Amino acid sequence: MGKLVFENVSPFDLAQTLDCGQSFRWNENSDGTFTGVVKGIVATAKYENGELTIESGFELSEKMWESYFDLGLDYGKIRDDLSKMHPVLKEASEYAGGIRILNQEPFEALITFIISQNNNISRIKGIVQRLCENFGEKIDETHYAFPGAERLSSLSVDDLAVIRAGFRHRYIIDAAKRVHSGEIDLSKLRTMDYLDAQKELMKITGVGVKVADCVLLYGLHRLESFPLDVWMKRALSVLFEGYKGDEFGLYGGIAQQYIFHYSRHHKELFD
DNA sequence: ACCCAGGAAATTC
DNA sequence: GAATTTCATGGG
Repeated sequence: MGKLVFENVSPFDLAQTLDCGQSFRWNENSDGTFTGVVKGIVATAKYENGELTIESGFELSEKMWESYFDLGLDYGKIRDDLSKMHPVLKEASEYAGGIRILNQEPFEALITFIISQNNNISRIKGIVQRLCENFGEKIDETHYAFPGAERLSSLSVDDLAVIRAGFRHRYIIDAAKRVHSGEIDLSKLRTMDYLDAQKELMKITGVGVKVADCVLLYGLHRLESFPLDVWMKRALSVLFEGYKGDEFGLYGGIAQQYIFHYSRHHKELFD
């Protein structure tokens, strides 16, 4: 029913963007397209010859999808600027330069990055899928919406056993309760002073600096955020000796994602 | 069988 | 206060 075509989208790479560990809700089809669920809508994304096409059985909001894929930002310019900062960042920018920072829903980013802690990406995807299948609204035969804070806040630790996320169950419930009660207003984090926003998120049990940074980057589009996970710490110590991660400026989050993707695909650098 | 994962809380020193 | 241990689960 709905179809959107965005022309002259460049630089851009679907696989890099949707399979780089920022979202866990997209799956690649055999023809290279990706199908995922965003805001309760199932959609398939295709990219060829600079054209990004989104198709769905639902009506599609152009504004929403343009924002979701961050099409309004000049990534070519940002990539050039970042490339001047460090030779390895230049190399990573060229290798992973098709990545865009998605505009995901804040609550979804919060819950999925709580799940991500001390976990690996393929298992995170499985847990997130079980979370949606068990507690999200059914959209079609195989797809479910991401459950909202109200639904998750009503669950017990035992209810969540089916998703097999272990010790993170109580963290998920704590986060949902604080958001649902209004104690934490995620929308305010978009404009709040960065460290205050980080501190606000860290009121949640199970949210430390790294998860807070991911929520701010992927859920609230705070592009200055520079999440430091085990991969990034390793990358900084081996490839960026002396760097702490706070020297990449307003678009540090994009630099971080280039380095993360580059490092995960060059494991031999860290033997 | 073993090691580790897009960490953070709990405990111990 | 800083360093270490524990937490639940399963992918590779």
